[in-house]
Amino acid sequence: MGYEYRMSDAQDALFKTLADPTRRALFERLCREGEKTVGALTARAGVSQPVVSKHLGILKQAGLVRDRHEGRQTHYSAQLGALAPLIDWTREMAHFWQSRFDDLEDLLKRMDQ
Amino acid sequence: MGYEYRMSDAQDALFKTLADPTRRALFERLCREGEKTVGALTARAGVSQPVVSKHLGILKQAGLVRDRHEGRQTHYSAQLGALAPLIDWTREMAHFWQSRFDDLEDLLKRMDQ
DNA sequence: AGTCAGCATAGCTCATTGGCTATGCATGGA
DNA sequence: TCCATGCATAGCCAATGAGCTATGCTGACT
Repeated sequence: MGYEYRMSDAQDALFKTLADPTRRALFERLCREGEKTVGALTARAGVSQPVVSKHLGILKQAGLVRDRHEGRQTHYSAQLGALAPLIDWTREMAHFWQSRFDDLEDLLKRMDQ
Repeated sequence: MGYEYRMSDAQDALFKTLADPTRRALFERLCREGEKTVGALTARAGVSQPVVSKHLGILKQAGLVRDRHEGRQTHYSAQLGALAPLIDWTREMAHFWQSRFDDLEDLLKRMDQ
């Protein structure tokens, strides 16, 4: 066993990963402009190359990007599917909220009779 | 001027606020179970009352909750609408991704002729 | 008036983390 | 073979932040 995979862990990793502005900017660029090398990303990131590499590593670990090696450069691209847990979470919150609202409506309706 | 309101600031605040598990748990409880007092929230939060108050303050500042004073207790409730910027952001990322995909399809289609 | 209860604030500590420079490692070209 | 280039890793530092205890403040009850 050892492993027990909880859904909230995925959400936690996503929120934590996207909480940093530099990291979110990198991910946004990859979403907007498609695949890019580390050098190209560094050029307009406003931080040093090692920092960019580090952030890309964290994004990769969260499943938000994937890398492809070609000679001595590494190409990164966004993995949009990784956002699913985040979308699910918001949907879930909205659902709970709506449910309570419906319950209240039900109650009021029954009280009305 | 001093003030210039950027959209990304709202996203930043949301991501940062929801990145903390304790805070997210508090918000989730308010979504699931509706309005609760600080005492009720503290009872099952696993952290001390001052910590809960602090987190609620941060959630409030991000617009995710609102408070209502009644006697000597404070009732907090979730403000689901505050999640809008987060939903918009994910939609935007998905859109960019899809656009590039469409462009590629267009290109292939034109090459095919 | 005095006391307790509920919540907020203050002040502290420790762990985390985002940034840097320096360096390592592999690839491509002369 | 030797050097340059592209990226990753290591090690450090300063800032941030989440937790705690102690205390302050206000409302309720006797």
